[in-house]
Amino acid sequence: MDAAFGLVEPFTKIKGTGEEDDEDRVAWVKEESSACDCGAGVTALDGGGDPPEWSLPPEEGEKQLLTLQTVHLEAGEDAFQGEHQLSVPPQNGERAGAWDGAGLLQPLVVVQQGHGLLQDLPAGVALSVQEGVCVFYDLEVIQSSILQERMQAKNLETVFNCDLCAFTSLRISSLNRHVKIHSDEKRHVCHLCLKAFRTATLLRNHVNAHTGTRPYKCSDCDMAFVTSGELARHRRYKHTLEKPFKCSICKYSSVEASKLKRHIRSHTGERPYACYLCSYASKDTCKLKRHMITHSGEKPYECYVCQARFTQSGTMKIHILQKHGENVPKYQCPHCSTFIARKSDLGVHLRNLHSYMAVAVKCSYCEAAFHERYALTQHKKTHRNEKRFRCDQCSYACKQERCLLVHKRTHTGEKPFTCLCCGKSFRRKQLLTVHFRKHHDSNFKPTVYECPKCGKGYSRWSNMHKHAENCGLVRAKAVTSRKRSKGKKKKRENLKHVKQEVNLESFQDVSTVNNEHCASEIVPILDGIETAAPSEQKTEMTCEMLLNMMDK
DNA sequence: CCCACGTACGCCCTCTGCTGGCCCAGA
DNA sequence: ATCTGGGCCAGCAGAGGGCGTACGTGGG
Repeated sequence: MDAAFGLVEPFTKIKGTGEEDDEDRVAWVKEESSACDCGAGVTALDGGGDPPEWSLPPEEGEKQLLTLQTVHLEAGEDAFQGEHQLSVPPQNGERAGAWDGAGLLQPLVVVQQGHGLLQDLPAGVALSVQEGVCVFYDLEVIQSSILQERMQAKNLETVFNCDLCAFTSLRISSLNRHVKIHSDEKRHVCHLCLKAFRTATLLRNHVNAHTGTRPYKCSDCDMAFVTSGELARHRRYKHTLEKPFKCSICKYSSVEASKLKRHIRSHTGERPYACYLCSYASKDTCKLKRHMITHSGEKPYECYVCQARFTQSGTMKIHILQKHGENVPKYQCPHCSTFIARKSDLGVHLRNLHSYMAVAVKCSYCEAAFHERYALTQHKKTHRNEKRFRCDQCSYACKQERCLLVHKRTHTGEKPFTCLCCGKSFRRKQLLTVHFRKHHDSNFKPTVYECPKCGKGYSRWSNMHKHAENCGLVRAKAVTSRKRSKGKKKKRENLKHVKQEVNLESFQDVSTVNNEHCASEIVPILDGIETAAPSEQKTEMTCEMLLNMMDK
């Protein structure tokens, strides 16, 4: 076993062996011909159908032995060839495929519960094979009895048996020590925590953990450990990078057997740890524990900067990096110039915008078609400033058909919107609305833009802005584009301070509002504080919005 | 008795990727 | 005003690394 661990690329399998095998076996599977007439029940599960089965034919009373151990194999070497090959030729009607194909990373031998010699044994470690799940049995139990029989048969040596379990040893001292595990006797008590142990060694290690005594120091780093086993494991993780436990299904390998066991659950889908509050089940206890936080609502992780709380440390870490960090890395899309804060969101971006669509999507403005959404949206932008709608009676052109319809009324003289109160007609619905409010609605109170300094009111923001500049109170701040800002709502709230409800006789010629003013911000300077501008009012007065109102 | 070694379980952590709600810019 | 697309963001789970500890056994 040790020798096998020291090799470069061992992997775990069960080896068959005859009596001539080496002595460094880890576990033995005894064939009990009395238990099953068909011989040893060594069964491999196949991906489909019934599992193939083969037997270990007894040879003149010899016992067939199986051992689970790590074995070094060169790439391409058949794991079941050579001196230690388990001689298990397919029986009548049995399938040999799984066995013949057993090379490196190939299926392990599977011992199926209820078959052959193992039918009465408790199930042990669950492992997986290429196309199925293996169930290994308590090989230690099997080992002891078969070892005992072997020894007795050969009269090699006296074997000491435990009366309470199947333990067998060649040494009486080992048996004596072993027998103690069947009692609760723990004579070695820690003077620091009163915890009791069976052996002095266990107590010493325990006390060393208390005192921080770590006799086993790593020669390659500053780490030190209580036991040599810890040191050995540490060295594998950090220095030798030796990973003796290799998955038979994929290329995963691990330092510890328990990690391989955990990994194999990702192949088998086994989820032994079920949540008692919902249907979730986890592959290991740690995940279940983390999951339970979702039921308690607990947020154990707090941002030290803004005190925001999070359910997982990783989430908090990303928050701190992106909200409070400097030089936060961004991920640039390889297909466009977009920068995205998170790698996972870049994945979403790539899926949504740059993935190939089997059915090409046509542009709604022309005949062009695209298999990529991003290309389509970019193409559509080329239509953005096109004035595709032209008046056939003058040089007027516009981007939207509805604008052209309104324009044409100037040629036809059509005024389809008539006031029900006085009979006056208008080309645009908006004009009718303004007329009705001004002349027939006594409850109407129009919005007023008031100069923050002198209080003078204006019906239009642009006029107030012009006045305010002369008033010396404000300065115009050009804005080239509409910027995304989380302060947008606050700006809107500030706007309400400027707006006052005053009866004014304005709202004439609203369609002539200058759009250039919509692209500027007015920033009153009050006590050194820049107040947000009434941007909403600017956009309220755009031509496009008026036309929208007409449509309604 | 002691040590080395292997096994087993647990804990904590990180990295990763998916999901859905939120928000904003643009149509 | 409304809708929609897309980035931002927190929640959440999968997978794995590394270590702590207890325990059993073989062998010197």
